[in-house]
Amino acid sequence: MYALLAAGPDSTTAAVQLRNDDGTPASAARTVSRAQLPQTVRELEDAHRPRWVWDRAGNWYPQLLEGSVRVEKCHDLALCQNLLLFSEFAAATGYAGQATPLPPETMAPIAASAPTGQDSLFDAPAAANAPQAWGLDSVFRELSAQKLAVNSATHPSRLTLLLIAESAGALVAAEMQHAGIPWREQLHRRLLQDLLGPEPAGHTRPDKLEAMAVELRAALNAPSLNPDSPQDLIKALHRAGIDAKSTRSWELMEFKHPAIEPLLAYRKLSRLFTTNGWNWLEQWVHDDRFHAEYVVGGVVSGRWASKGGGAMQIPAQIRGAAVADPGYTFVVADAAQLEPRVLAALAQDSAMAAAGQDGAGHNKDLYAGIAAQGFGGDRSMAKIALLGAIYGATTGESGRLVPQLARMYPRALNYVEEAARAGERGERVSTYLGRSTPPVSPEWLAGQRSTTADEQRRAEAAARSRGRFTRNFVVQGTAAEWALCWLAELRRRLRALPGPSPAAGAGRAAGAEMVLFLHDEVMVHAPLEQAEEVTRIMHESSRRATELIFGRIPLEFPVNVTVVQCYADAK
DNA sequence: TTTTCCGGCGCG
DNA sequence: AAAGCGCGCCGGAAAA
Repeated sequence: MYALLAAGPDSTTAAVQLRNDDGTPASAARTVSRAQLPQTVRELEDAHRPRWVWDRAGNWYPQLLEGSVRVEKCHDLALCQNLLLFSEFAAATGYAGQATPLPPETMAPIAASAPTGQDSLFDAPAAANAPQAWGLDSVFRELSAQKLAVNSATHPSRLTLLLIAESAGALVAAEMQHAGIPWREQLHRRLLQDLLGPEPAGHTRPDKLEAMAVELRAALNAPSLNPDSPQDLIKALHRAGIDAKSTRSWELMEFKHPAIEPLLAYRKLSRLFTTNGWNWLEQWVHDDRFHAEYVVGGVVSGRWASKGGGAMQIPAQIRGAAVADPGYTFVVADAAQLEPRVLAALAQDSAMAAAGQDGAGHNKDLYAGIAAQGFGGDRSMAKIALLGAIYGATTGESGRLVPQLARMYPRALNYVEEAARAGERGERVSTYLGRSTPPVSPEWLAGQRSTTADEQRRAEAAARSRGRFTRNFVVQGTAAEWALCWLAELRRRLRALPGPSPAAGAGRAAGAEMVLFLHDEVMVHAPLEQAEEVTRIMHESSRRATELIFGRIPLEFPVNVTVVQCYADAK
């Protein structure tokens, strides 16, 4: 059963209609006011558990969540359209000519972050192409076109799974955004006070940061140095006899000079102050919750991105401020060596798979397994080699170790090599479930036909660069699909847990809910008594995700789970 | 003045 | 040890 949802005749109303799986109407279209919508959705959800079909989850779901209404499943037309327009699996279906341009995002961002020029530039073309009214008929037409495309694609079942998982991701993202990460403002302030000193007034540096700047100026004998200016800094470094090409910290660490230590210390503190200091707290944390904003499929590979507050770059330094509510705990899980395992599965490399399983068919540390098979037991060496193979390293330690890996696992290495060669030729590559790279630009292709020696060198560099991108894309993208399926399965199981019991007392607003997702890591905020059950669910969902994508294979995708009160204690 | 780019660094 | 993928955010520098 589908429930189609679209804007009504005017912006204060919404239109809803039930459709059977074959597309025939199961109810008349009704128009309800926006204020009434949550109640209407709740009733339909309870009665039919339909798959909600909407232009994009972000235009509807946050409002429903505000009204305490959750839905089980949806079909996000915008996300699915984006997948189908690019997917090689659907390239021959003629979908591109059938797709209906979607309406723009209409919801205001969660926090009052100033809209940037980038946003308006990004939204403008979509708004210009979108029809004035995106009503139920548009929703139905687009859904039908997408279903047709999937059914006539080269791998219908894979693409179906991908669209379902991506849509589930849209629900998870909105729900996590709604819940927010438990974030203790007072703890964060104490942390800042300890590291930086008291909150500075106006636009001055905090005491300890300024002290570090003073020390640095003295060490460099540069009284007027602005340590935030790279140009200023590199000049001062040269004058002090430090012959660095850049001011990157790993390069500076090579030099022995009394200025290096204060400089690195300044950098570290400065970053904390500017990125996750008092201003950040003010802007993003309210009522002890950090409301992250996720962008599903925001990365070409299908990974999520985030905007505002840097939800996916929370530094270890401040994770101590993320503490579970009283009576609650965090259950934090991360997939162990996800990308290498994905590579082994993609390439069906049984030797590499065997390195990740013990004799009894149980998982073990993949890097350690590979190290035992060919790197004299040196785990870090095996890790560097494997990551180098996935990223396309050619020089350095990583580049030197890759050939050894290629001898051990020709199938796996061949798989990423093929992807790289295809990318260099300007071809597109796809993940296992059918997310494809964007086509190369005409300029890129034209560049490849250069004639002069200089142009040719640049073209070759561009080709190699694209090869590294496509090489990594197949692995990173399929890993993102695994994570998406894991999330979807987690969500399904968490929803089945008993909710907060009224007897538990005041302040118990929520049951177990996901509050953070970080590519291969997920954090659930759960009532203490459900910690064990949630832990079990983490493992179970991982097994199910693997089976959904790859079927039954002789390789597991284990997750490490920790139950902690504070995010800083995870791992 | 405003907008865009870039270096540097946080995360995976 | 430091070069090899994908991002977002910040401040300063360059471009408009």
